[in-house]
Amino acid sequence: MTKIQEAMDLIARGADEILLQNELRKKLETGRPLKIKAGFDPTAPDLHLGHTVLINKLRQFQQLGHTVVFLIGDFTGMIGDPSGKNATRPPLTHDQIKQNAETYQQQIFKILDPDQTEIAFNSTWMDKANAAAIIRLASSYTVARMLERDDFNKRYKANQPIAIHEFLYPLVQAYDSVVLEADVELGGTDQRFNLLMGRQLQETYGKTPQIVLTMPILEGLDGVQKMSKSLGNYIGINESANEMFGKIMSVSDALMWRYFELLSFRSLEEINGFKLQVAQGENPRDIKFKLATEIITRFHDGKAAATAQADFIKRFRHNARPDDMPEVVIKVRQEGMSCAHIMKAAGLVSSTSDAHRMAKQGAVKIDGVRIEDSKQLLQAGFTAVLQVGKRKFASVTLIDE
RNA sequence: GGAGGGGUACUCAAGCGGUCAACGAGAGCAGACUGUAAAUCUGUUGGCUCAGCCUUCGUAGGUUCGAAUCCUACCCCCUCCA
Repeated sequence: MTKIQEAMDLIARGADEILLQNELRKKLETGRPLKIKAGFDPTAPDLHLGHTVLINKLRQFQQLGHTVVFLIGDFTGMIGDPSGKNATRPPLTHDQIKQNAETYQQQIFKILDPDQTEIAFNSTWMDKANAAAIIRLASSYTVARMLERDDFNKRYKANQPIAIHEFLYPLVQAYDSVVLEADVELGGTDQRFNLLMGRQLQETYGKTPQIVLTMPILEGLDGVQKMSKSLGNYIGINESANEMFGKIMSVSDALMWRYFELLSFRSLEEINGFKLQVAQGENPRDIKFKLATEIITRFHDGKAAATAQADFIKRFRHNARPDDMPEVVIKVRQEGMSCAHIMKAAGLVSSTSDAHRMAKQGAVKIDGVRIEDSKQLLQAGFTAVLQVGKRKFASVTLIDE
């Protein structure tokens, strides 16, 4: 097997689609470092595992000696994500974007090699584009073709509004590829249309079209919708080892295999071996431990992973409390404070009404003892562990005002 | 510019003068059962000084003892015609 073939195989692993394979081969055969482009929104600097599917792939390109261009779409960010919602979103200030970009870097360099990474902002060239340039850009594509894009199509058919400026989003993204002279652009499968537009536009502007590589979209903890911050079904890469462990363990068995496929660096043979073990009666929970350990080791370290696992077992198999929980000190008046208010003050519930509901449902425990009456008053000097549901704990101490 | 349809809680979607904090479904949360899995059953899902009270049905006014429901104006969305 040639070196080129090995590279092709590595690149193809886990990828949804590569367009066009033989063009990619030709580019690889030139032997020069290729420019690998991937765009990110400047508004959500908290990266989660869903993003890492793509970033892992970028890392592989780096291992093959290529350069990654990490494009922050600060200009396109003004257009907003044309996914139906958030059509109008307040534009970010330059300072915010800069700050977000820095947060990005902190996070991506847990995976990427900084020496082989360039950070770019598309405002660099788009801010200079005048109206004439925008018109030229807009003239390079037709409404009919734009409406081929799945989400536009659906919205159009469902009588949902589509603002004109949303059409600019794919155009600008494609134009970025023209300016950067990208050799390859990576994106989720939902980016297929935009990525392909990059190819087309590069040709229009007399450049060599980029290779398009799409990665599958990682489902969130619910196993249905894609992992995203706004849906709250994500595992952030900056989360603590304990939180990560808990979240991975709460994933369904079916979804666990998907996570293995897209997030694990293990060989496919090894993963198939796990499946066989489960088929033979192994508890899937124990296989899930391996997944959790691998991922936490990547973003923290092996020790943290081991501690998290031990903590997890202690907490859920033996019903013990977690070792680390928020410590809350609350000032109370002489007559005391009701349980409901203390729960709210400790951040365990969103409102006192919620606190009353939780208590009614038997979700509230003080030092492990279930309480029903959320109105009972507690005085200064009281100190105990409050628990709401299975996951929320706080160590609460009341002091005099 | 003209004609018609529509804006209800996280989402979808009933309600069309009082019994509406608002049917139902999805989703979420909690309890039981478990492997913090799935499935299932039960409860719950605006706020508060919580057997009571307060604020919500595009926005602002009005009619009425009483409005999500009727009237007026305005804003927004969709369709057809131009």
